[in-house]
This record gives sequence, C-alpha cells and structure tokens, in this order.
Amino acid sequence: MSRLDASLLADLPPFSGMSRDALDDMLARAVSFRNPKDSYVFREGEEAHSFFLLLDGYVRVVKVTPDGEQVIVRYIATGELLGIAKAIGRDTYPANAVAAVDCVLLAWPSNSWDAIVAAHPGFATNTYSMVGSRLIGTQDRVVELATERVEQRVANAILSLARETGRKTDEGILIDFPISRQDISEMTGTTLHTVSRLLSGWDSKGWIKGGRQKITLVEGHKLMMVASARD
Amino acid sequence: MSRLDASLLADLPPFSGMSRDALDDMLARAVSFRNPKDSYVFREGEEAHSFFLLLDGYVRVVKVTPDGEQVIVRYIATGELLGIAKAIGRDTYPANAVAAVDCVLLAWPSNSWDAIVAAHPGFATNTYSMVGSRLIGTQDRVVELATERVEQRVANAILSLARETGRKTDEGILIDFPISRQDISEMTGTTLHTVSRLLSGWDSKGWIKGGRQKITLVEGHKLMMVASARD
DNA sequence: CCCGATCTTTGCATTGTCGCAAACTGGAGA
DNA sequence: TCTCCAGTTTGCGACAATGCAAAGATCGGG
Repeated sequence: MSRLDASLLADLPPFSGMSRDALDDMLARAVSFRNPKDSYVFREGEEAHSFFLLLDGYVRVVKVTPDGEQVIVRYIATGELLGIAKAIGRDTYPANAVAAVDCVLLAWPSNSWDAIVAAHPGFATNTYSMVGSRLIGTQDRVVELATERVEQRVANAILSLARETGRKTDEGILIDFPISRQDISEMTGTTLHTVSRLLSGWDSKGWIKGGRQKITLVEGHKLMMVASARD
Repeated sequence: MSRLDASLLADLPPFSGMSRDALDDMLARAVSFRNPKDSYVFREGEEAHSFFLLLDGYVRVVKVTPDGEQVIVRYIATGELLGIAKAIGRDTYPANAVAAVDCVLLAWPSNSWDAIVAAHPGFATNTYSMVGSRLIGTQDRVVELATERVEQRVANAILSLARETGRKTDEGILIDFPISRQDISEMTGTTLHTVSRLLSGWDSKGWIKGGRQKITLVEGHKLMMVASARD
C-alpha cells in the first residue's frame, strides 16, 4: 500500500476546516485500495461494513428495478464520500456502486463512525450538509423528470456532467470518463435510441462532438437553450 | 397559546429514546401556532428562521418550475419534522410548505439548532436518519419516474398515500385530507386529465371509490397488480 | 492485422400520453 | 333553495417517444 499524506485530504470538501492533526488521525483509521473499472465498490442490500472516500476516479451509483432496468442515481467524482450508510442511520447500502474507471479509494470501517464523529465534529457537519445537498439535488431531479421532456433532460444531463467532471480540451469540454448512450439514457429515464438520435442531431449542428463512449461539449450555451426551451 | 405537555412528543419518532426531562427542555424552546388550510408554513428561498414539528394536520412540500408548473415533493404527516434547513447546512428553505388542512405546528428558532443538537444527541441522530430516509425515498421516486409508466406511478402514489395517511372507513381506506386529481398529477408527473381517466376507470371496476377531492382505496391488491405490471 | 464484441446510428410502424375543448357535478355560500 | 365555481369527466386529434430491426462504426485482443 502506498504511503498517504494528510495533504491529500486537506483540500477536499469533506475535510474542510480540519486541522492537520485531525487529518492525520482520519488517515490513520483508513485503509486504501484500488477498484478496477467495472468492479463493484459495494452492492445494494449488502451490510455496510465501510464508508469510502474516492481518492481518484469516478464511481457510478446504480439502482436496478425488479425487472432488470438500471437507473444511474448519481456519479461520484474524485474527492467525494460514498457509502456513508451509518451517517443516515442505515446498516445496509441502499444502491450499487460501480467503478466507472480504475479507482483509488480510502475506506473506514462503519463501526468507527461514531468515534470519528465524536472526535471530528467538523467532519460530521460537512458530511451532513453533503447528505443535504444530495437530497436537494435528488429532489431537483424529481422535478426535472416530472416536468421536462426527454430532449431537455438529456441536455441537462450533459451540461451537469460537463460542469462536474469536464476537462478542457482544444475541441471543448470533454466528459472525463467513458460514458455510453446507454448510460445517458439510464440517467434521464429514456432509451439509448432516443439519446443517440438527439446526440447525433446536436453533433451534426456542431453543438457537441460525439464518439464511442465519449462526449465533448462544444457549444454549451446552445444546449442550455435546449434545456430551458419553453416548447 | 394552549398548554403543551411533554407527553405530546414522547411517542413521535423524532424524539424516540429521549428522556422526559429532555422533552421538557425541547418544548421549552419551542412555540406553537396554527396554520389554516392553504396557508404557507414557509416559502422556497426564504431565510430559514425556524424549523418545525407538525403536531396536527398535513403539509404539502411543493416546488415550482420556472414556467409555473408545480411538483409535490412530499407530504408531511402528523408527527414529522419539516423545514430543518440547518440540519443540512442550508440557511434558506429549499421548497414551499403549504398546509393541506388546518394545521398545528411547533417551531424552534434555527439559531438554536446547534445548542439543541449539543444538548440532545439522540434528537440529532433521529433527525439525520430521517434526512437519510427522505434521501432514499426521493431516489426511489427518481427510479420510479425514470422506469414506470403513468398508470403504475399513479397506482403507487395512491397506495403510498393510503398507507401513510389512510383512515379506515366502512368502504375502505380513505386518504385523510382533501386531495384533487391535480394534486395526484403533480405527484406523479402527469396531467389531471390522465389521472382522472385512470381513477374513473378503477372506480368503475370497484377498485377505488372516488369523490370530489377524495379517494378511498377499496381493493388495494388490485392496485398493487397495476403498480407492478410488467406491461 | 484481422476478427468479434460492443457501441452507435437510423428507418419505420406503433402507441402511450398529452393538449384542447366542452360538458358535467357536487358542495359552499348567499 | 338556488346559484356559482372549483373540481371532474370524457371525447378526439396530435405528437413525442418507444420498440423493433438491421446496418454501420470502433476498439481491444488474439
């Protein structure tokens, strides 16, 4: 296992406002490991033995319906926490977490949650407000699914992905991990066919640049027009 | 203002596990008031001066889209907390809360949140796990909107309302507050017309009994069949 | 370097749901 | 009791999105 330094954590939102000593203490309680692309970090229903910090990579949080359809609940980006079941009074994970690329994670045993919270109230506060942000974000998603048409939802999904995980290239803003038409459809509640039709339409207008498991946002403002179109 | 007794709170989930003294202390910090039907408890964007416990009645939590469409995010039933912005690191309310019937509420000033949490860690834990349940419930709602058809979503909405707020009558389980077809449509992301068509269809089959702002669930298992129909 | 698996595109028929319009109904208030 | 209004029902045409099917493109591995 590689050596880890507190400076790794210092700039990450979950640890903001914490002293160097506190970070050392947090690190001392954690173990680091890797998850290759497409492997599970945890599975829905599984006992929540650990909670995690994503040190590098991207993780997809996925729910599966009784008849096998997949829905992507959210993407976790580098520096975010995941699997914090204990913080919300659960002892099993409520969804599946899959590495979207090769990932590096830090894991803390769930049974150390109370001790960590007691020792680091700032960490607790940060975590609870993150849960709150996710709740609000998920509610916004409900509003979106309830009121907007597919075209707008797909435009919004691409804009958020570009915003949260985008990397600037000379063509535009590239979404930083492999993402298929199918993935976009599972984020927006539609089919890969419809997504493909929309994306190739925008591609031919030059608003985005598509590729195999790749999307580059070229003209963000055009997509914003689509996303907020009144009709 | 009427006299309030700690026994009012003792059985409510947010206060479970708390001592009588602790409940007295909580009560001492709160003020009670009434909200007539259709009045706002708080509005989206407003500074979160207080958080609330619903002592009696039902409250609708509503979001409004840029073009004026309404979405009902959730119903708050008697005994639940609402407006706990401070618990999730916010200082404005993220949605509107409207009394669905005449309501009685208890309010605590938001700036006493930290003191209350420090004095009553059990209350804090209960609150955080409630936030977690709401997050998980909202995620389930996303999955539902993304994968199920209108018919199934409407069936599910009625089943949950009956489960959470139902009152047994001789005809079946009556939803305990006035609820219009429009309300159901705002919960399920459809139009009042489609809801009306579905309900009158089920009514003529005897599965439910409709009325003006009234729904009675007669044959729950039939609706469960609809809700989980593969096609 | 070529093959096969995976991902993407596109055409066409079908349909679930909406949007509009109009008639109906029940209950509250005068 | 009558009136009025908000809420409900229902018909019908329109269309967004799906489902199915098949071809095309791209990448990784042998």
